[in-house]
Amino acid sequence: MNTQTQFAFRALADPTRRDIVRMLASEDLTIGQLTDRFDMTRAAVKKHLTVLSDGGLITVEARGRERINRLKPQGMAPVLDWFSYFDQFWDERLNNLKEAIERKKK
Amino acid sequence: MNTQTQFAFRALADPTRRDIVRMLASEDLTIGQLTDRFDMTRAAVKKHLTVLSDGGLITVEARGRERINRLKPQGMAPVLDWFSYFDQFWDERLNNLKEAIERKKK
DNA sequence: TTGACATGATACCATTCAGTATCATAATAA
DNA sequence: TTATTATGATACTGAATGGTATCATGTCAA
Repeated sequence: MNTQTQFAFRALADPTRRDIVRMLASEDLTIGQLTDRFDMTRAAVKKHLTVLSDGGLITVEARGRERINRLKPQGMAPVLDWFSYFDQFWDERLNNLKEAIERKKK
Repeated sequence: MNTQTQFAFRALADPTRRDIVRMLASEDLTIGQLTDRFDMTRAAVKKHLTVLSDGGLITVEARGRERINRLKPQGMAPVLDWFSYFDQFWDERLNNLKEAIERKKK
Protein backbone atom coordinates (compact mmCIF):
# COMPACT_ATOMS: atom_id res chain seq x y z
CA MET A 1 0.00 0.00 0.00
CA ASN A 2 2.47 2.64 1.13
CA THR A 3 5.01 2.73 -1.66
CA GLN A 4 7.34 5.06 0.19
CA THR A 5 7.67 2.55 3.01
CA GLN A 6 8.21 -0.23 0.52
CA PHE A 7 10.84 1.75 -1.40
CA ALA A 8 12.70 2.55 1.80
CA PHE A 9 12.67 -1.06 2.99
CA ARG A 10 13.79 -2.23 -0.39
CA ALA A 11 16.59 0.34 -0.53
CA LEU A 12 17.94 -0.89 2.79
CA ALA A 13 17.71 -4.56 1.88
CA ASP A 14 21.03 -4.52 0.05
CA PRO A 15 24.28 -4.60 2.06
CA THR A 16 26.12 -2.32 -0.36
CA ARG A 17 23.40 0.29 -0.05
CA ARG A 18 23.45 0.05 3.74
CA ASP A 19 27.21 0.61 3.59
CA ILE A 20 26.68 3.66 1.41
CA VAL A 21 24.16 5.02 3.90
CA ARG A 22 26.68 4.60 6.69
CA MET A 23 29.39 6.32 4.69
CA LEU A 24 27.10 9.22 3.90
CA ALA A 25 26.34 9.51 7.59
CA SER A 26 29.94 10.55 8.11
CA GLU A 27 30.37 12.81 5.08
CA ASP A 28 28.79 13.85 1.83
CA LEU A 29 30.36 12.05 -1.10
CA THR A 30 30.31 12.18 -4.88
CA ILE A 31 29.66 9.12 -7.01
CA GLY A 32 33.34 8.94 -7.84
CA GLN A 33 34.37 9.09 -4.21
CA LEU A 34 31.92 6.35 -3.33
CA THR A 35 33.13 4.23 -6.21
CA ASP A 36 36.68 4.44 -4.84
CA ARG A 37 35.42 2.81 -1.67
CA PHE A 38 33.82 -0.19 -3.38
CA ASP A 39 35.02 -2.94 -5.64
CA MET A 40 32.54 -2.30 -8.41
CA THR A 41 32.07 0.02 -11.34
CA ARG A 42 30.81 3.56 -11.11
CA ALA A 43 27.69 2.53 -13.00
CA ALA A 44 26.85 -0.04 -10.34
CA VAL A 45 27.32 2.51 -7.56
CA LYS A 46 25.18 4.95 -9.48
CA LYS A 47 22.40 2.38 -9.68
CA HIS A 48 22.51 1.88 -5.92
CA LEU A 49 22.34 5.63 -5.43
CA THR A 50 19.25 5.77 -7.63
CA VAL A 51 17.57 3.12 -5.49
CA LEU A 52 18.53 5.00 -2.33
CA SER A 53 17.17 8.20 -3.81
CA ASP A 54 13.92 6.49 -4.78
CA GLY A 55 13.72 5.25 -1.22
CA GLY A 56 14.02 8.80 0.06
CA LEU A 57 17.20 8.02 1.94
CA ILE A 58 19.53 10.42 0.18
CA THR A 59 19.42 13.67 -1.73
CA VAL A 60 21.60 14.59 -4.67
CA GLU A 61 22.90 18.08 -5.25
CA ALA A 62 24.58 19.05 -8.49
CA ARG A 63 27.76 21.05 -8.05
CA GLY A 64 29.46 21.68 -11.33
CA ARG A 65 29.98 18.37 -13.01
CA GLU A 66 29.85 16.56 -9.68
CA ARG A 67 26.88 15.19 -7.78
CA ILE A 68 27.02 15.51 -4.04
CA ASN A 69 25.18 12.64 -2.37
CA ARG A 70 23.87 13.51 1.05
CA LEU A 71 22.16 11.40 3.67
CA LYS A 72 18.53 12.27 4.30
CA PRO A 73 17.88 10.79 7.74
CA GLN A 74 14.17 11.54 7.60
CA GLY A 75 13.98 8.92 4.90
CA MET A 76 14.35 6.27 7.56
CA ALA A 77 11.20 7.45 9.28
CA PRO A 78 8.79 5.22 7.31
CA VAL A 79 10.84 2.19 8.26
CA LEU A 80 11.05 3.04 11.92
CA ASP A 81 7.40 3.97 11.88
CA TRP A 82 6.66 0.49 10.67
CA PHE A 83 8.54 -0.89 13.63
CA SER A 84 6.61 1.37 15.97
CA TYR A 85 3.56 -0.74 15.18
CA PHE A 86 5.03 -3.24 17.57
CA ASP A 87 5.05 -0.83 20.47
CA GLN A 88 1.94 -2.45 21.84
CA PHE A 89 3.63 -5.81 21.85
CA TRP A 90 6.89 -4.53 23.14
CA ASP A 91 6.36 -5.46 26.74
CA GLU A 92 5.02 -8.89 26.09
CA ARG A 93 7.10 -10.00 23.20
CA LEU A 94 10.08 -7.73 22.72
CA ASN A 95 11.71 -7.92 26.11
CA ASN A 96 14.62 -9.82 24.77
CA LEU A 97 15.09 -7.32 21.97
CA LYS A 98 15.38 -4.39 24.33
CA GLU A 99 17.92 -6.25 26.36
CA ALA A 100 19.87 -7.16 23.28
CA ILE A 101 20.10 -3.55 22.18
CA GLU A 102 21.06 -2.43 25.65
CA ARG A 103 23.73 -5.07 25.93
CA LYS A 104 25.37 -4.07 22.69
CA LYS A 105 25.50 -0.45 23.73
CA LYS A 106 27.72 -1.08 26.74
CA MET B 1 29.56 -9.19 6.86
CA ASN B 2 26.86 -10.05 9.38
CA THR B 3 24.68 -12.57 7.60
CA GLN B 4 22.04 -12.52 10.30
CA THR B 5 21.53 -8.80 9.81
CA GLN B 6 21.39 -9.26 6.07
CA PHE B 7 18.87 -12.10 6.33
CA ALA B 8 16.66 -10.06 8.62
CA PHE B 9 16.73 -7.01 6.36
CA ARG B 10 16.03 -9.16 3.37
CA ALA B 11 13.13 -10.89 5.10
CA LEU B 12 11.51 -7.55 5.87
CA ALA B 13 12.03 -6.15 2.38
CA ASP B 14 8.94 -7.88 1.01
CA PRO B 15 5.51 -6.38 1.76
CA THR B 16 3.82 -9.77 2.06
CA ARG B 17 6.35 -10.85 4.65
CA ARG B 18 5.92 -7.62 6.60
CA ASP B 19 2.18 -8.28 6.59
CA ILE B 20 2.79 -11.76 7.89
CA VAL B 21 4.94 -10.37 10.68
CA ARG B 22 2.16 -8.00 11.66
CA MET B 23 -0.39 -10.79 11.67
CA LEU B 24 1.82 -12.96 13.81
CA ALA B 25 2.21 -10.08 16.21
CA SER B 26 -1.47 -10.46 17.00
CA GLU B 27 -1.73 -14.23 17.06
CA ASP B 28 0.12 -17.40 16.22
CA LEU B 29 -1.07 -18.86 12.94
CA THR B 30 -0.65 -22.02 10.89
CA ILE B 31 0.36 -21.96 7.26
CA GLY B 32 -3.19 -22.73 6.26
CA GLN B 33 -4.60 -19.89 8.34
CA LEU B 34 -2.10 -17.47 6.84
CA THR B 35 -2.90 -18.67 3.34
CA ASP B 36 -6.57 -17.87 3.94
CA ARG B 37 -5.53 -14.26 4.53
CA PHE B 38 -3.61 -13.87 1.26
CA ASP B 39 -4.42 -14.20 -2.40
CA MET B 40 -1.71 -16.71 -3.19
CA THR B 41 -1.07 -20.39 -2.89
CA ARG B 42 -0.05 -22.19 0.27
CA ALA B 43 3.30 -22.98 -1.33
CA ALA B 44 4.01 -19.28 -1.83
CA VAL B 45 3.13 -18.49 1.78
CA LYS B 46 5.31 -21.35 2.90
CA LYS B 47 8.23 -19.86 0.97
CA HIS B 48 7.76 -16.53 2.68
CA LEU B 49 7.68 -18.27 6.03
CA THR B 50 10.96 -19.97 5.22
CA VAL B 51 12.54 -16.61 4.43
CA LEU B 52 11.18 -15.18 7.67
CA SER B 53 12.51 -18.15 9.57
CA ASP B 54 15.92 -17.77 7.93
CA GLY B 55 15.83 -14.14 8.98
CA GLY B 56 15.23 -15.18 12.57
CA LEU B 57 11.90 -13.37 12.70
CA ILE B 58 9.65 -16.33 13.41
CA THR B 59 9.80 -19.76 14.96
CA VAL B 60 7.84 -22.79 13.81
CA GLU B 61 6.44 -25.34 16.20
CA ALA B 62 5.04 -28.62 15.00
CA ARG B 63 1.74 -29.56 16.58
CA GLY B 64 0.31 -32.69 15.08
CA ARG B 65 0.04 -32.19 11.38
CA GLU B 66 0.00 -28.42 11.79
CA ARG B 67 2.86 -25.95 12.02
CA ILE B 68 2.36 -23.06 14.40
CA ASN B 69 4.18 -19.97 13.18
CA ARG B 70 5.10 -17.63 15.98
CA LEU B 71 6.65 -14.18 15.93
CA LYS B 72 10.17 -14.05 17.33
CA PRO B 73 10.58 -10.37 18.22
CA GLN B 74 14.25 -10.74 19.08
CA GLY B 75 14.79 -11.31 15.39
CA MET B 76 14.25 -7.61 14.82
CA ALA B 77 17.16 -6.74 17.07
CA PRO B 78 19.84 -6.83 14.35
CA VAL B 79 17.79 -4.45 12.23
CA LEU B 80 17.04 -1.98 15.01
CA ASP B 81 20.61 -2.25 16.14
CA TRP B 82 21.75 -1.24 12.68
CA PHE B 83 19.54 1.83 12.91
CA SER B 84 20.99 2.76 16.28
CA TYR B 85 24.17 3.67 14.41
CA PHE B 86 22.33 6.79 13.25
CA ASP B 87 21.43 8.06 16.68
CA GLN B 88 23.08 11.36 15.90
CA PHE B 89 20.80 12.01 12.95
CA TRP B 90 17.45 11.02 14.33
CA ASP B 91 14.87 13.73 14.46
CA GLU B 92 12.28 14.05 17.16
CA ARG B 93 9.86 11.55 15.78
CA LEU B 94 12.48 8.89 15.43
CA ASN B 95 13.78 9.63 18.87
CA ASN B 96 10.32 9.19 20.27
CA LEU B 97 10.19 5.66 18.98
CA LYS B 98 13.58 4.96 20.40
CA GLU B 99 12.62 6.42 23.74
CA ALA B 100 9.46 4.37 23.80
CA ILE B 101 11.63 1.33 23.46
CA GLU B 102 13.96 2.53 26.16
CA ARG B 103 11.12 3.38 28.51
CA LYS B 104 9.57 -0.02 28.36
CA LYS B 105 12.92 -1.49 29.03
CA LYS B 106 12.87 -0.25 32.60
C1' DT C 1 -7.89 -49.32 7.89
C1' DT C 2 -9.03 -45.73 4.94
C1' DG C 3 -9.81 -41.28 3.40
C1' DA C 4 -9.28 -36.50 4.18
C1' DC C 5 -6.36 -32.85 5.73
C1' DA C 6 -2.04 -30.04 6.61
C1' DT C 7 2.22 -29.66 5.23
C1' DG C 8 6.89 -30.67 2.70
C1' DA C 9 9.40 -30.67 -1.47
C1' DT C 10 10.55 -30.13 -6.14
C1' DA C 11 10.42 -28.53 -10.83
C1' DC C 12 9.36 -24.87 -13.59
C1' DC C 13 8.40 -19.89 -15.17
C1' DA C 14 8.46 -14.84 -15.52
C1' DT C 15 10.35 -10.89 -13.46
C1' DT C 16 13.52 -8.32 -10.90
C1' DC C 17 18.09 -7.29 -9.60
C1' DA C 18 23.10 -6.46 -9.23
C1' DG C 19 26.55 -5.96 -12.02
C1' DT C 20 29.40 -4.88 -16.50
C1' DA C 21 30.37 -2.70 -20.87
C1' DT C 22 29.75 1.01 -23.75
C1' DC C 23 28.61 5.35 -25.53
C1' DA C 24 26.85 10.17 -24.83
C1' DT C 25 26.95 14.66 -22.45
C1' DA C 26 28.32 18.43 -19.54
C1' DA C 27 31.87 20.92 -16.98
C1' DT C 28 36.68 21.93 -15.95
C1' DA C 29 41.57 22.73 -17.11
C1' DA C 30 45.39 23.61 -20.03
C1' DT D 1 39.68 25.23 -28.39
C1' DT D 2 40.80 20.73 -26.89
C1' DA D 3 41.61 17.17 -23.73
C1' DT D 4 40.21 15.44 -19.47
C1' DT D 5 37.05 14.56 -15.86
C1' DA D 6 32.51 13.36 -13.70
C1' DT D 7 28.44 11.79 -14.61
C1' DG D 8 24.05 9.98 -17.32
C1' DA D 9 21.92 6.38 -19.92
C1' DT D 10 21.20 2.19 -22.23
C1' DA D 11 21.69 -2.64 -23.49
C1' DC D 12 23.02 -6.90 -21.91
C1' DT D 13 23.91 -11.07 -18.65
C1' DG D 14 23.64 -14.28 -14.87
C1' DA D 15 21.60 -15.01 -10.51
C1' DA D 16 18.03 -14.41 -7.26
C1' DT D 17 13.13 -13.89 -6.34
C1' DG D 18 8.09 -14.52 -6.09
C1' DG D 19 4.90 -17.28 -7.79
C1' DT D 20 2.36 -21.75 -9.58
C1' DA D 21 1.62 -26.67 -10.31
C1' DT D 22 2.29 -31.13 -8.79
C1' DC D 23 3.32 -34.97 -6.10
C1' DA D 24 4.88 -37.13 -1.67
C1' DT D 25 4.47 -37.67 3.37
C1' DG D 26 2.69 -37.62 7.90
C1' DT D 27 -1.46 -37.08 10.94
C1' DC D 28 -6.23 -37.15 12.29
C1' DA D 29 -10.94 -38.96 12.21
C1' DA D 30 -14.50 -42.22 11.14
